[in-house]
Amino acid sequence: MPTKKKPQVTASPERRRELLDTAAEVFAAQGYNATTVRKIADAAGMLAGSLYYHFDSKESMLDEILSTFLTELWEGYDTVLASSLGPRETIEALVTESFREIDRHRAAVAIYQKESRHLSAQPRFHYLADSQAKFEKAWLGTLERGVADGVFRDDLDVRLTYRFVRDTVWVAASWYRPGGQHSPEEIARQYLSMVLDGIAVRTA
Amino acid sequence: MPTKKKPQVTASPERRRELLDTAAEVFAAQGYNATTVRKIADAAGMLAGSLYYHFDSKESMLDEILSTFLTELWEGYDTVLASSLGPRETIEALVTESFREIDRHRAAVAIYQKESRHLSAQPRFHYLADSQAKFEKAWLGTLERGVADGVFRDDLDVRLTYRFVRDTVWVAASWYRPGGQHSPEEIARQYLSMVLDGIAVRTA
DNA sequence: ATCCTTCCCTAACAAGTGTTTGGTAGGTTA
DNA sequence: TAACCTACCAAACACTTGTTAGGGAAGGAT
Repeated sequence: MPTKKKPQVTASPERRRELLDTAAEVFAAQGYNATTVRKIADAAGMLAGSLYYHFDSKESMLDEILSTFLTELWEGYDTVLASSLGPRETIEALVTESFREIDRHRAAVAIYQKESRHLSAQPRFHYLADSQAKFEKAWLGTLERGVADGVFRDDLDVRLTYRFVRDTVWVAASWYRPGGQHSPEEIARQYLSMVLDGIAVRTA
Repeated sequence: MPTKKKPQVTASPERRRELLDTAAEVFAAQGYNATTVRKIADAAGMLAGSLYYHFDSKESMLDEILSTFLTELWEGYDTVLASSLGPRETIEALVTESFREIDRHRAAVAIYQKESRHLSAQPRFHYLADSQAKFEKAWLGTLERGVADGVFRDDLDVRLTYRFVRDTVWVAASWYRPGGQHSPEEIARQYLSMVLDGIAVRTA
């Protein structure tokens, strides 16, 4: 039974994590293609070739960064979706969970946002497309349920609403910096308030 | 008086436009760094070296794509801002104008979204940072005016609201396809309805 | 003292990169 | 016909890219 591709002989998982974290930072800041393995090695304080003791390719670093992020994301999402909440409460929980994930995986989210589209065409990264489909099913389904229940407006294109909610949440990763003046929960609260009730003053 | 850098001897502006349009499509689809000049030449039906008859570098193609887009964008924005509308009407006009620009410059907007952040550090693309500052001033100022006038809610972080409105509009470029079922004006109308009034049903 | 494991370095590789140079087919002008 | 201009091709250039092979230093285990 041959081991897949080119596995590392021995390498500590802690060091891997460290290197993946710095790699993710560089990827997020410069873009994946614009990032050379020498830049990553620089940021990690070593030489380019040394990275290949821990990983067998630049692409597999990206792969591991994205897949571990998505795994953790879906852990949180599935918990929410299994709680059988009402439509509005589900949306609230999903948004809050999303901002927590942005807080924890800021770099990975930024990479995902920039590169996801053209990566998902590649067979190796097909799980990105799978995830997106599952994502759409969860959010769109909740919105439709909400319209049917009369808690969400029925005069809007649901698909447009879906993209609206989805994008408003995830683009926050492009400017969010952990340790800022707003906690993830506070940002989620304000975002939800805007998305649900709008920014205009109600004239009743 | 020496001409700057390496100007083309002679080249028709129409052909330049054509080539820039195809280059913008490839940049938008694959990302700037992942796009080789050979791919652009392929899409244009010629060889890589031939591009250098029209342009003096790959970077100057990107430059011309982004700067012409921003020029046209600010033409529209400045017209709106000079009309001395009320805060709410200004936001509505800006959003509508934005979707029209996305309709016209879909590829350029997509490129701008992906690459703007790390490009603006480069001196050549410093006008991107200038534009962003001007952008923020216009939108944030309008929002603050609206809060002062009592047409926008005062219980929200204005800067957060700004990012919210800005992002919801421009990320649309990532999925928008001209000739779809919704016109730019229709999309603007629904987006404004969501941003201003929220997606929840009002329980009076 | 010897061996082994972990982790990194040195030095090079082949492929791909943006770019340049010189040439040339076809149309326009003199 | 001759000169010229436009728009491209053919072929190479110097450099950067991801990746590999072999070696070696430090430290723990035997």
